[in-house]
Amino acid sequence: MRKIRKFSAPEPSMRRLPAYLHVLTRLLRENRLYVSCTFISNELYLDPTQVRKDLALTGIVGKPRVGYSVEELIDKIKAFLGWDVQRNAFLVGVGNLGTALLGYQRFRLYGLNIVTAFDKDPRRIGKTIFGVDVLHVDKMTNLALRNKIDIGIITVGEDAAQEVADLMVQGFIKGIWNFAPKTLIVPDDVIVENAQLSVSLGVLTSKMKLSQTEKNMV
Amino acid sequence: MRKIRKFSAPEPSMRRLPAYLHVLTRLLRENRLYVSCTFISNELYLDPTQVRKDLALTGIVGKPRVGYSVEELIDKIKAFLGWDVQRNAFLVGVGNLGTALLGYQRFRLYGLNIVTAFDKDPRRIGKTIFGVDVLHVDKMTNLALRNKIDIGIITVGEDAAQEVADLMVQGFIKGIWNFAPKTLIVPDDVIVENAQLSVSLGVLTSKMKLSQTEKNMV
DNA sequence: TATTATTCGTGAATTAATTCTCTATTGGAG
DNA sequence: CTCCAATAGAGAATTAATTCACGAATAATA
Repeated sequence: MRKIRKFSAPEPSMRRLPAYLHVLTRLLRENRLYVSCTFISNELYLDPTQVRKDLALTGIVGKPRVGYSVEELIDKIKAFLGWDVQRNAFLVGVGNLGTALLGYQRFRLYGLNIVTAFDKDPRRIGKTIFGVDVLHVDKMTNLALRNKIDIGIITVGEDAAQEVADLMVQGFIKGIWNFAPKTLIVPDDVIVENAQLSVSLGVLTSKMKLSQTEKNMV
Repeated sequence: MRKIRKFSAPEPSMRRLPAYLHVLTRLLRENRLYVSCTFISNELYLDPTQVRKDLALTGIVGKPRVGYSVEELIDKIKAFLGWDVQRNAFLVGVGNLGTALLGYQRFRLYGLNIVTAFDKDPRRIGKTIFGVDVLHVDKMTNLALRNKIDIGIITVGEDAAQEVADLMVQGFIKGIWNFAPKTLIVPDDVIVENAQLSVSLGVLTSKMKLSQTEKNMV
C-alpha cells in the first residue's frame, strides 16, 4: 500500500539529504545510471537502512538488485527539499557574511535567487554587489509585497534582527533564514530556520574537548 | 550522587547551548543575577525540563525557587562548549565565504583565533585580509606542525576539500570545520564538523514546501 | 532454466531524546 | 513562625530515530 505523504519529516533525515545529493551529482557526472543504498552508505559512513528510509521520504522506488536511478533520485531529492522551484529572496545586512552570501554561486543549484539586498548604512546603500542592488531597509516591506518574495535572509547583528524579522513578516515573507545570534518571534505561519555559525562551531569545539578529556583518562 | 562526566552528549543538546548563551549574555548586560529554566524556556520556546537537562550537562547546580547564577551558568556553558580556551586555527580557501569568516569578529567570543589563511590562487597570496596573512597552501602543513594549530577551516570548493583535509591531518590538526559540500575522509582521532549552508537552506525550503502542501489540503 | 547473490522494502526491536510526574528545597508573604 | 508558591532535580513514561531481521524481487551466472 502506498503511504500517504506526511506533513513533516524527521529533521535528521532532512539534514542528510543534501549529502546524498553531493554523491549523486558526482555519480551523474561519471555517467552512472543506478546506485544502491549500500554504495551511498559506504560513501557517507551511514547505515544502509538509514539511507533507504531517508530516500523513501522522497517517494523514490528502487529496483531490487539494481538500486535507484541516479537521475530520478536527484530529481526526487531536489523536489523533496523544495529545490525544484525558484524562490525569490531578500537579504538584509550587507556585512561580511551578507556579502559572502550574495556571491555564493551555488545557491542557484538550490533554487535560491537573491533579488535585492538591504542595509541601513548609507555607505552601503546604492552599491551593487555581485550584481545585486543594495537599498535602504525601509524600502524592503513594500518591495516584498509588490514582488512576492518567498525568503528573507537576515545577516544583521543580534540587535537589529527582530526588527528586520518584523518587517519581513509585514512584507508577507513566509520563510526566514536567520544568521543572527537571536531567537526570532514570528507568527505561526512563518518558518524560521536558524543558521548560526556558533552552533556548528560549538559542536566541533565541544567534541574536541570531550575527546581530549577521554584521552586524559586512558 | 554526583554523576560522572560523560564522554559524549546528545547533539541536539549541544546545538541548543549557544542559544542559551545568547539569552544569558543579554541578562548579564541587564545585571540580572539569577535565571530560572522557566524563564529561558519561555524566551526560546522550549520545554523547561529540556532546558534543565541541557543545562545539567554543564555541571551547573541551581537553587530551588531562585534558579541558576547567570554568571556561573555562562561560564559553565562556555566551558562545556570548549569556548573557555583559545584555539588557533588555519583557514584554507579565501573566497567569499572564507573572507567573511576572516572578518567575523564574533569568533573571538568563542575562543577561535584564525592565525593564518591559505589559498592556491596567486592573486590572493601575499594579501592581508582583516589582519590575517594569506599564504600559499603548500606552506600550511609545516606551519601547522610548528605552531600547534587546533582547528582547520575548509572554505575551498568541493574538488579541493579532501586534498586540503589531508594536508591538515598531516599537520596534526585534530579538528576540521568543513564548509565544502563534500564528506571528508579522516583518521578516527580527527573530528570533522560539517557546516554546509545547503543543509540549513534545505531544512527551510523543505519545511516551506511541506507547509504549502498542508495548506492545499485544508 | 534453475540457482545464487544482491538489493529493496517493511515491520520489529532497540536506542536516543523528549516530556511528564513527583519530591525536596527554599525564599517570601502572611 | 508557618504556609505558600516557585523551582531544581531525578526517575518514569512517552515519543522519535536508528538499527536489526527477514521476505520478495530480480539480474547475473552456471
